[in-house]
Amino acid sequence: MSTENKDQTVVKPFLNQYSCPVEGTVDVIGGKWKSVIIFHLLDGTKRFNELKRLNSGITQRMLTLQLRELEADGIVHREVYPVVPPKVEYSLTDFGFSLKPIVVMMREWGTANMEAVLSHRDTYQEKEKRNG
Amino acid sequence: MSTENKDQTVVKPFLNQYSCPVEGTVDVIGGKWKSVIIFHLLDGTKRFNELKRLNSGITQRMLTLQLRELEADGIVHREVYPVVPPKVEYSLTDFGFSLKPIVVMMREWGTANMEAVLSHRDTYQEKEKRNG
DNA sequence: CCGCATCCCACATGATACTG
DNA sequence: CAGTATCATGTGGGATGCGG
Repeated sequence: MSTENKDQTVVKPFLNQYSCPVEGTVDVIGGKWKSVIIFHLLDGTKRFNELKRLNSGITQRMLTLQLRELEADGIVHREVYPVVPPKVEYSLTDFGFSLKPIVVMMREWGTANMEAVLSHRDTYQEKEKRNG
Repeated sequence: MSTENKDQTVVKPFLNQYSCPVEGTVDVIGGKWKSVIIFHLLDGTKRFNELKRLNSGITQRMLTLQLRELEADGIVHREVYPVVPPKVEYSLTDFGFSLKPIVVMMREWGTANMEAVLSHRDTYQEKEKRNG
């Protein structure tokens, strides 16, 4: 029972939940797949398996989970058609489209700069190896 | 040993590593803290403990790890002063500053829309509860 | 002051099989 | 086709203590 700062209260000034608005946005489009999913929905409605193909490597399970979270946040609309075989279409809501500038910019940055990133990474790892 | 599609090769057309440039950008600024760290470095050099205070809730361990990754990717510069007590300063590289538009936009989006997000979330959870 | 080492747990993510 | 269910694993993240 020291008098040290164990009792530091973590302050979450932004909506009593985040320390900064940036953190909130990360909570919505963060995760490994969400921004890619949003990007692919920018050019229109897609079916579940279409999205699966477009996100090369994602599993059904993860796609389902991420889409559900995006739906919960009001970003994505899920339309179920009661037919056989099943048909479910996903599209961006108007609210979801407000993320377009961010996602588009992320794509542009990736296109322009990822080669440099990978090169930096290699250099850094070489250095690590030399220094042990 | 079926003839099913176990051998589906996951295609990574973007730099043989990502299925899409957006995925690459996520790899750089994704994670719970990176974009917030970058945001706080936009207005200048900061010391380790300064960043710790600004990212309310982050632990030393995580801050260290995230800064190392940003350094490896060429986004952040780490300047160590061989003095006692130790002094380490972190700043954005020129390359890191190229992320400014994205991070700034994430902050603006968060500021403008997180209240709506939280409201959507509440509504969705209510609906979940009713439907079981 | 900065940050590494260690241990540990929770959760995000993943692989696989099964179903309306 | 569009999921669930189940089990496995990796990584994020926290607590604590040590070291330059």
